[in-house]
Amino acid sequence: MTDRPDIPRSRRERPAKPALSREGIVAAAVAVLRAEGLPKVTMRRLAQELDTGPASLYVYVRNTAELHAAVLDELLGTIGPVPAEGTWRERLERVLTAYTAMLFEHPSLARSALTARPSGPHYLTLIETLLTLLDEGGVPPAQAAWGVDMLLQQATATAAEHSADEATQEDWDTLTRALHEVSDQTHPHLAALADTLLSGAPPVRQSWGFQALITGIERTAVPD
Amino acid sequence: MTDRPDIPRSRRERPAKPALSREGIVAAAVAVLRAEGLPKVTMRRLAQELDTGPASLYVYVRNTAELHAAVLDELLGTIGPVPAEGTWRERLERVLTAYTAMLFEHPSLARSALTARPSGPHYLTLIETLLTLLDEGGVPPAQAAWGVDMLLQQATATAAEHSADEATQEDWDTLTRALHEVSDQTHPHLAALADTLLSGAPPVRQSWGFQALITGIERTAVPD
DNA sequence: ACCTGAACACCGTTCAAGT
DNA sequence: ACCTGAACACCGTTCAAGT
Repeated sequence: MTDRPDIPRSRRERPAKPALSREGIVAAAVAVLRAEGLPKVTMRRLAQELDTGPASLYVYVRNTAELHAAVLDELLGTIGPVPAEGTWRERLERVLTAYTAMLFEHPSLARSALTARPSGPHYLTLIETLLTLLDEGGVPPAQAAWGVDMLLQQATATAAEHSADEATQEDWDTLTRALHEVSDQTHPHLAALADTLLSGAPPVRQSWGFQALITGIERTAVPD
Repeated sequence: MTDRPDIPRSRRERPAKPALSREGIVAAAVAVLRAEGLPKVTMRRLAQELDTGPASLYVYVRNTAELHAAVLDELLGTIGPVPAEGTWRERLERVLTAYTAMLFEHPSLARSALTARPSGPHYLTLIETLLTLLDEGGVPPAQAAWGVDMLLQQATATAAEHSADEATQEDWDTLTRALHEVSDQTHPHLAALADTLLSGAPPVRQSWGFQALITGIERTAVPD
């Protein structure tokens, strides 16, 4: 058992600590996200993972929000292209559904995407795809541009809401109860529509929402 | 200077500590929100404000998210009725704009509203108002019910996004730069529409968004 | 039942000091 | 320039013990 005095012991014990880099940090963040969810993707936790102190990460990442945005862009890259069959409307809905499905798996990421808009390469490509499809459908460019924003916002907000944690379930129960207890004297429409307000499986409502939005975007001119 | 031994000194030093109650906690939370914003509305801070320990609050409030939802419902009560003039569309937009304006003053509240749906009395009344206006416009009830959800979601998401803190501004700058650097070879639509994507003052875009959404809701039938 | 002190198990971010 | 230890200033929530 020979010691090699030219390399300190600590350097040989583990697979060699890789140099820090933005990519490395984001990759570690994605790994932690996949394994334990976004709430665990913290500066401190990542520092631990990368065998350093939290302060070191601030050389590469401005803050936690920016880190989360980078993680989202990374995941956006996993969506992949959707089949080219069908009408532009069908393909548009398919892209949006793929986007939403990805966010449904990481609702907390959807939550953070609403605040810290991503601006990475995969996000830009997604926008390009949506613009292309709207153009194919003959939607005037200005309407398409503003519309893309709404479509992504709706998809993101829906995913953020449907985070299926316990707390959210309780919220929903509370709302259900409140809706059914409402007086038809003071809230006639609410009383009449209580069940409809809560009806529809998420995919069905989501699909209806996309169709309604697309129709509205198609038919509403942008002011000069 | 006579001591009154039947009342402990500590009880006389301050205006008399009021008994804890859900209403008292929510009222204190609203006060802190108004003075310092939602991030300061924490269990610990409220406990301090109410001269007790954080653990005591858990008798009346399930957790921080529920507290924030209660605060939102309270603020919803301050919106007040909107003038009855104009078409149903105009009045609908006015209600939604009032809702959004309130949330714009408390963007962090909008953020939390996307996750923890409120179910308080003021929220129910807001839904009733929206349903009434859609009914007046002849929108079929089922479409109105699902549509209300989308309208509120859009309003809330927009407010959440436009939180004007520093970080958000930086995000926006980053996105602007990214959009203008994009290659028109790989992203032709994006390159052509970069300016349009970013154009429009928030109130103008918001208004366009509501109109597009209302039109879509009007014209899209709910599946059986 | 209601209330509490204390503890557990964490956070983000900054800064002075080192290499 | 890059990296770091240590510190600052906080969090939410639970639990055993008290009234």
